[in-house]
Amino acid sequence: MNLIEELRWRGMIQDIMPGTEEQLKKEMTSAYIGFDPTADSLHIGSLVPILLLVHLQKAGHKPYALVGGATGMVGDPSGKSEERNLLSEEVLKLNQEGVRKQLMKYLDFDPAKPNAAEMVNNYDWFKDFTFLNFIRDVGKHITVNYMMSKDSVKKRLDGETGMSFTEFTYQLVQGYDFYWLYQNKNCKLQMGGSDQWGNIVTGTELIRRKAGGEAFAFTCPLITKADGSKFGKSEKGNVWLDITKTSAYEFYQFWIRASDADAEKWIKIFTFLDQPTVNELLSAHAIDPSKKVLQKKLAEQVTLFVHGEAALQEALLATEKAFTQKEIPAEELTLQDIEAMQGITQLSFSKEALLNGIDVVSFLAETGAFPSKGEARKSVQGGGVSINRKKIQDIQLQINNTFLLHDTYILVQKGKSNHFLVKAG
RNA sequence: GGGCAGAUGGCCGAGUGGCUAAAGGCGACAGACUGUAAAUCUGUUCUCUUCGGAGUACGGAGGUUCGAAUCCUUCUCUGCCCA
Repeated sequence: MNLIEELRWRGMIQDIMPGTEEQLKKEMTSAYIGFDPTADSLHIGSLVPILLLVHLQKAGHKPYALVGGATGMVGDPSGKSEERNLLSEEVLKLNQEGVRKQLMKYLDFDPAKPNAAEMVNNYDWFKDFTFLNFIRDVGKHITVNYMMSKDSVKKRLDGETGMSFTEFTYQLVQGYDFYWLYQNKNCKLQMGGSDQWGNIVTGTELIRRKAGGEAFAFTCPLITKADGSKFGKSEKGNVWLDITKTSAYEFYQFWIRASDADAEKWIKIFTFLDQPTVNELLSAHAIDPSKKVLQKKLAEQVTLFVHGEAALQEALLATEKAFTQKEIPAEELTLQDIEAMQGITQLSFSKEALLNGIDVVSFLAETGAFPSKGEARKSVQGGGVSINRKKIQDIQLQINNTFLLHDTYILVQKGKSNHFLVKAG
């Protein structure tokens, strides 16, 4: 199965330019995807582009990861009223380094290989490019009419917010990236999310008009959730690829909570399982969805890919202790059981304060499980808090050292799936 | 430069002098049901709180008034039209 066929059955192709498949069959092809260095870590939203590059490399082609140092400096002004994240050069450098380190884990950068992955930064070719040169050398080739016909532009033109010149120019800037890579790195293919299609096509157009060359592209559908909510967020916010930002346990939990509809699509996109295996899983899941075979496999595979075997085991163990064995009364948990819950949020509290006893509400607020007493109180009153696996009914409840498991820990649950481990010391 | 319209809570959007911490929707969080699913129903959703309240808030600043998101002045920003 060639790359395009592979990606197609996985549901990872939205738009594709004619001739792309032939080009990939013809020769080892260099292709690139852009990443925005808006943070020092990538999050799971970037997992799809990463996977595209990995698939590409597996198929024997050469991946380029472009870090948007230049575009990151301009910032994407489309988010209205948001403070424009004009990142300083310093922060940008830091972020690029973080992103680079992560990409190293997933792609093969070994320069001995002909299709070794490479990283480039568009700041390198934009920093000395003057405005005047840009409009003469690049702007000249693309008509405003052409740029205005893009959906993204039309939408903004019809909308209420209007659009700044910077935003309008964006597709040209990005298009030039493609042109530059085409000229300097023989890069003939660009991939990306389907929202990038317009920008990508501008790039191929620029290559055609300015260099008389032919370039290709395809895009991947944007990952959505069946219920329409935003992909990639958990209760705690972004799900990062950096294990110090999102623990292996939390990462695993994100996937295990996928709805059936989402899991069916995601198993193809986010894992490397082959078609027969996936089909087996799908039918097994259809027979008894309550076993959640899909979600389990998905969580397992993605955690393994992103964090490795050891982290996966840790996540599995913590999940087992926190969920599978949730019928076991907290008092019967061994010290090992409790300490196996690595990755769930750990909080600490003064042991002395417990000797005197403290009311639940203050306890919950002071440990940090809740941001304020008011919120803790509301949640307790709404029946949303459990301590040592017993739901709190009484708002007056005093917490004291008799609550300590093994003289050290108190288990706090906020809702069904948010676990905290409070350590007294 | 001239004219018009507009700026409300995370978002959308009602509200034109007191009954407004501000309808409704979306989103988010929690409860019930369940499979750590979906759908549905219920509650919460500015901050703090000794749960009695208190403090901030309707683009910014000033003013009128006993009292302003609502009226006036001015500034800023946005969109549209004319030059």
